[in-house]
Amino acid sequence: MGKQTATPDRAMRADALRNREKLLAAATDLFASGGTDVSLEAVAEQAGVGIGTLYRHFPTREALVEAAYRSEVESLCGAAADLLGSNPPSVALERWMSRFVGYSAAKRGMVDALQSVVASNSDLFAETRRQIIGAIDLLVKAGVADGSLRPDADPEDVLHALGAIWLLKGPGWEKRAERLLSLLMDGLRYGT
Amino acid sequence: MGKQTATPDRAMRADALRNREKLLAAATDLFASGGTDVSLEAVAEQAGVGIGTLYRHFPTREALVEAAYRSEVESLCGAAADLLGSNPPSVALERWMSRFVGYSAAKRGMVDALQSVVASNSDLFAETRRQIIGAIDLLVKAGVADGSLRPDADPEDVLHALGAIWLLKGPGWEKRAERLLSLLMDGLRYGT
DNA sequence: CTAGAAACGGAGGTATCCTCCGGTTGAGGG
DNA sequence: CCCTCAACCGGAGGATACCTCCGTTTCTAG
Repeated sequence: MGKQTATPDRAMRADALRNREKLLAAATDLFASGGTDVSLEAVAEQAGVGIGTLYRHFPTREALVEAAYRSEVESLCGAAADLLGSNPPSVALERWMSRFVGYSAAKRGMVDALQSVVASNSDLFAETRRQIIGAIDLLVKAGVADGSLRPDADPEDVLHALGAIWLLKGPGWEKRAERLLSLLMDGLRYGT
Repeated sequence: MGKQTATPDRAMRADALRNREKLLAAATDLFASGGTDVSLEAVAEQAGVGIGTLYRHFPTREALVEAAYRSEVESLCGAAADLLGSNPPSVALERWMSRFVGYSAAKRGMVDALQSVVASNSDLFAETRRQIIGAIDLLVKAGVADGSLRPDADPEDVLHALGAIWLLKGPGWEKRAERLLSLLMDGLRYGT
């Protein structure tokens, strides 16, 4: 695991890294819209690399799905700090949650892909969950510190609620998700 | 739905029915050992029919999986009456449960196959569940009538317990399942 | 027994998978 | 700046699976 994310022996060659990024971007893009049953050839093409390159970086379809998922989670969690840098904490939290919901809702195609991956790699779930909890914690703590959020706000609860909102389907889910999010924010704010 | 199980307009031709059975048998067999990712060509071959025949009977892979599942459930539920015919009720129930667990455990490969089917056809779940509850009810009622089972034994509870036992995995699950089953039976017998 | 409707079988066009290896490119040393 | 070679790239191609289509065979009603 973490075969080419950390320094294995020497650093990766620059072009290899570039291609890896391109592949990841193409994969998240295609998985998002077309579900998991996209041909790997299509991914390679959209990335602008040969199919051989794809297979070198990600020997199996599973490896690609997992890596794409990881990179999504990472970027989402990274956004928490950014948002905190340019917004008051409670606004940052609200925006982040909205992003969380919209983001993964748009990419619902990945959900079924993930089920099979998670089944064969249970670390993945725990690990990424921890990352997300970390991001929420960062936001919540900042809000509590500046007094805009109630002091007993719990990151686990927030994630739980987000998970529920994220499961929304059917027509008009976007409006409903928005309403539920603002409801959740109201609940989190200081002084009910 | 139920396209060729009930009389559509006229009865099915004899050879068509035979081939249907052969395909179903081959499918349950292969799905059981190899999971859902078996080539449909292999199913047709094991059934001793051409690939065209398979596709005529089951236009999609899903249709085949669903039909195979239905036929399994049916045979399992049919066994309840048979067992009752040749055993005292409480023994019949015990044997039936043991069959339920062993049976579907051997065919765990079908579980993942079913997940996708159930997702797109939620009737299937409710329907087969009703069938199974019916079979359990038959056995339990007989046991209550002859006094070997406690009068408040509830089919839903029994299914629930079976479900839990059925989830067992890992080494030695067979022994454990056996112990749990006899534990369950003790609980169901009259006069704790 | 016969006619025609129903079912059969499998060849074959298409899509995807994945490997393999000749060619290309980046990075450190001269 | 150039050279060298190890690392990396690309895509042709063999293998497998999907699914359709239609000539042939088999059933069954009359």
